Amino acid sequence: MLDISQSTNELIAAFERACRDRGLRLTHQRLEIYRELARSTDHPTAEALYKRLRRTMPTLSLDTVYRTLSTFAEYGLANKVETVESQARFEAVNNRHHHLVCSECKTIMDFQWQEIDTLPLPQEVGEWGAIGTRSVVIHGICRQCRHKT
Amino acid sequence: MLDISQSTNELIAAFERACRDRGLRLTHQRLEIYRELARSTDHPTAEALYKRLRRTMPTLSLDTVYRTLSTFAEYGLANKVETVESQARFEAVNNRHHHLVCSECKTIMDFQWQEIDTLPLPQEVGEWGAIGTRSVVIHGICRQCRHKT
DNA sequence: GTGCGTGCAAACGGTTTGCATGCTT
DNA sequence: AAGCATGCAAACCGTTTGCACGCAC
Repeated sequence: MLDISQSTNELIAAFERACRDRGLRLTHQRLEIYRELARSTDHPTAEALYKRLRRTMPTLSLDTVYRTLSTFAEYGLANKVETVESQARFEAVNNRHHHLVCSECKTIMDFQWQEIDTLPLPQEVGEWGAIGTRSVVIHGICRQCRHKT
Repeated sequence: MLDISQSTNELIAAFERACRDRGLRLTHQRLEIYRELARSTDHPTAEALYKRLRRTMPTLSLDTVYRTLSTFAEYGLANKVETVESQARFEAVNNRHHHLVCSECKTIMDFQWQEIDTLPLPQEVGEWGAIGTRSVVIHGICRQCRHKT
């Protein structure tokens, strides 16, 4: 897994390495899409990324963004976020974290919660199969939405 | 919230009450869709429910299933489950529970985990806004998929 | 009888795909 | 030079919507 909790330069260097390791060609589009995704903290949709990038890359096409994001997801460079909305949201693969979702504005915020990993799981879970990662999603109403009446 | 951890009869009675309370008409389609959803433990898609119900209700239409499920979701009689897949999945509103997702076969299983609600949240979460429910999703590989090589 | 809910068919919108061209390797 | 990645446009597919009829109230 790619650790991007670092400066942007290191981050991009790590991305370039990751591409080479996986035999992925390092194109301008991939680099810029990754850079934009890693810079974003709002778990953008493909379309949101497209709009942001279009300003500096006028020839970029939306389907390249889609194709690139699914390539990233396939190679573990980004994640598709589980959502109830119709548009898929993405995040650069980051340190392990959980999500706070505002029921009003649908914003998704990250947070850390190490304790969750040490809390013993119910027995039935162990019986179900091989356990991978635990992800917590907390639904609530964010400060901004609460105060805006 | 509707508690359906009971016999089917009580469950249906509770559903009928819930419809009346909300001013929703109690149609044959709604009743059968609810019955099938409550009987299903696999978090079916609208299409899956449609196929199952079509056997006994040949005139049922897929868009009625969609419309009914979103009515249920709107009135708190069912939930749309957060997923990374393209088709939406649903569950009858049940006691609070969490999800085990198999990365291979995409099956979703429910499990209980009361302890999670008493585990103190990180401070930053409290600062974010008003907290609602905590939902855990554990990704892993279920027994069947592990043994099938 | 009133008007909400259903069935049908057509529209919609996000995402994917086929194909010719371009750019990384 | 070889072939993967991109851009364009068209197809795809899950879901939604407009309309007329039917059924719960």
